[in-house]
Amino acid sequence: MPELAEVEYFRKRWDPGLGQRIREVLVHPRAKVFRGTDAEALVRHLTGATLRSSAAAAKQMVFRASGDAWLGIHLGMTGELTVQPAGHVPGRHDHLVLAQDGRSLVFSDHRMFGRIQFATGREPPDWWASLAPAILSDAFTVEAVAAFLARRARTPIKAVLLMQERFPGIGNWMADEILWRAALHPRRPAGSLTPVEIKRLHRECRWVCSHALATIGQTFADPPKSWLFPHRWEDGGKCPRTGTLLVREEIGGRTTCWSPGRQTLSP
DNA sequence: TCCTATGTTGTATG
DNA sequence: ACATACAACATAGG
Repeated sequence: MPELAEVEYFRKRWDPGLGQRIREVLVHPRAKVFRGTDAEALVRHLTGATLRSSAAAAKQMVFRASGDAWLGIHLGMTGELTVQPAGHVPGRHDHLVLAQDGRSLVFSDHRMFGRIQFATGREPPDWWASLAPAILSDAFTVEAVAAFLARRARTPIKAVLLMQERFPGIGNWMADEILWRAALHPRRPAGSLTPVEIKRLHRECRWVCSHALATIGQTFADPPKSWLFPHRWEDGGKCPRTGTLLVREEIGGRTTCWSPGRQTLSP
């Protein structure tokens, strides 16, 4: 499920646990979501610690706890965070449970493309510190986008939008939404976009991020019917702007939806 | 049975 | 070294 806005929504779900002590930590230490992470150290440091704060950037979340602990969570394709009643018994897909007095904070992920990271220290760990500048930050400039597209000149623009090192937090549906709004065919080689088109792309990146955060990021509510979003998966779905039948094809290994009435291969 | 899935990463090739 | 394409990861649900 999770792209920028969904990640922000899931982050907030654990808010009831902030400022509260972690009494017990339950893990499936052999689960793939712990790949590259010392699950034992995580349990040792977080048991008895107080959960202090949380933040989300791109598709990454960080939860900070007393003892300079940094708990990182990436939801992958199917990860989610929930709050369960105290004493929750972990199910097969509940790979991390932070048991507190009044509740259990649960991370579950059946497909296990997600990831749990852990570090201690004053300085933020690399997986948090080295994320690309947010699309809604000042560092996300038209010039930076143009330079990036120039280097990926032969790659379809759809695939380029999924590259986290320049478009942090963008995933499959957001990329399609952005291209639809910018009226750009997803198969256009990144290097073929005109300066005007790059400007449009840049603007729609920001627009989709901010509006997705305002809707999905707050309440998980579906965006309105005026977006591509609610139509993209339905068979016989129609473009909300042109009324033409939407098309779905695989581009860059991902199913891509666009409106042929609006998005054409020539500039 | 077969297909798809809102993600990343390792590997092969140019 | 860099850009590009694609299989692999693991599981559920239609």
